[in-house]
Amino acid sequence: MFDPKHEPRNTNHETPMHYEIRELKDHVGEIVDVRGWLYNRRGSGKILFLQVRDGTGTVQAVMGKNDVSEAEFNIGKGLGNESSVIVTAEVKTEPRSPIGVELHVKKLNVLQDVKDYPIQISEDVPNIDWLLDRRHLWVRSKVPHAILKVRSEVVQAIREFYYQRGFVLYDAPIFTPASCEGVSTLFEVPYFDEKAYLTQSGQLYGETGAMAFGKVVVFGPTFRAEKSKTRRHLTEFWMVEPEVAFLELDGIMDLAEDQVRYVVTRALDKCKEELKILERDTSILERVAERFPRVSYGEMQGVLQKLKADFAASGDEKLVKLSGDILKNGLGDDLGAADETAVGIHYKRPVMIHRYPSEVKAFYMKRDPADPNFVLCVDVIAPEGVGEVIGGGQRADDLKYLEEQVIKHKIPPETIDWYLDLRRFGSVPHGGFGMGVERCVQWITGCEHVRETIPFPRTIYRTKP
RNA sequence: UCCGCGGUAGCUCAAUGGUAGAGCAUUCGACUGUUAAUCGACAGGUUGCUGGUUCGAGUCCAGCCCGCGGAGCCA
Repeated sequence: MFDPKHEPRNTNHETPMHYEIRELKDHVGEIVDVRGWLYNRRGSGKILFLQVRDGTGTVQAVMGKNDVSEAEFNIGKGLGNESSVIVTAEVKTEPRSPIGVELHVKKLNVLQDVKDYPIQISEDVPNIDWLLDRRHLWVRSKVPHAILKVRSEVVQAIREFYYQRGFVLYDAPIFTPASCEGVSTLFEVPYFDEKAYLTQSGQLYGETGAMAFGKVVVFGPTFRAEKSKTRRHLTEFWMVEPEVAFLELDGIMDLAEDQVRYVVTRALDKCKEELKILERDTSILERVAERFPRVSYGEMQGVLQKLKADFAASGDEKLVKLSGDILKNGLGDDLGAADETAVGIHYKRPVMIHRYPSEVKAFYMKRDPADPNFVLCVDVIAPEGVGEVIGGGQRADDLKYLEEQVIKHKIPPETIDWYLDLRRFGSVPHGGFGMGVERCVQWITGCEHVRETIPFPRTIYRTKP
């Protein structure tokens, strides 16, 4: 019978069975093949310790001088890091091993003996730019490997969260006719005899899906030609964008909170090993179990004023410095990076800030009936300096209002008319949000740079490798 | 675009204006229980570029190039 857990295998029992390193603990006493790459080598004149990794783990293969032929021993002695090998060995219990077992080599088959592998084994990340130039090799190293495993789990958790709730996966196009939000910079690409633009959000398309399916989720890459040079920005990143018909702001906040809680909890549960390798202090992550504070923009101004005063008087050099930048943008304006950092320090868990002034938000946001100077939007701010991981809200559903907004924001009517059709033919209250996958992974892993959370980061100065 | 920091061996960093240095990695050697092994040895350089001051510049000055961090904008 087909077993989805296992790759097709050699079933010829005259040769040893191949196992992944993570499975070895279940095969003590068997002679097995392990296929992989030499992570590191230690040894003496008469015994060699080969650290072999295969992507599922690392195991130590012990090679005594009398266990193999002299030729094989000498080859093993000279093997360079990242040499590709197939080791035939007996699996033995070993209390000193981190995975509980080690291999006693019977036969060493070298596929390629590598010399001068450029990346050395090191746990610090001294020169990220140098390593990113070698990203195609760096992904083999422990730390990037662990981060990308977490990313994989996060993406899987997101997909399952929405699938379980009956959302339809609804793919938005990458080539788009023009700006979705009108303000941010777009990548322009030639498209036969015309110009097209790479998408900076699938949201407007998501809204069409909400009217067709009720609940949809757009999940794909997004492109922003902003010349940002910070540890939170990429020019190409992945975004998950749910969009739901008949959902109003409180429901949107419930959905965002549930989703963040689900993804973080799942990563904590499934990525214990990886988070240990990353030396991640998970205490703040565990606080996602609590309710996320929901604070309006207006209330937050007061909180920030108090934090500014408290930090300035704290005597803590870092907090005093931060206090100088709090509310730097002034009342009525968007929050700055320092404000988000302060919010994180204060609440120590994700915080939802809702009802921003309409001027600082996009044209399609619905006005708050209680005070039309504000819109029914919500940002989720992650603590520990990561900042905004989610932005979203309730969409304007009134045709006349949207038509005014289109004129006010100087959006070419012919590029947006199809969107206005959604308000002509059965308009309903609806909304959703977008979550940046990389920022979410950045928070979970505690990464300094968002660049480390995607296999091949694209930034203003990097399109290689 | 603006502000700040930086560029010395493959990597991380030293070097009052006076012979260009160390640790790690590489290469070679020693060791039968190492976990980023340890110990010993060899090798490794147009000090980002151009010009200037000086008897003498990695160091001081001017210009340029490149990189990083932050702001703005955003997820």
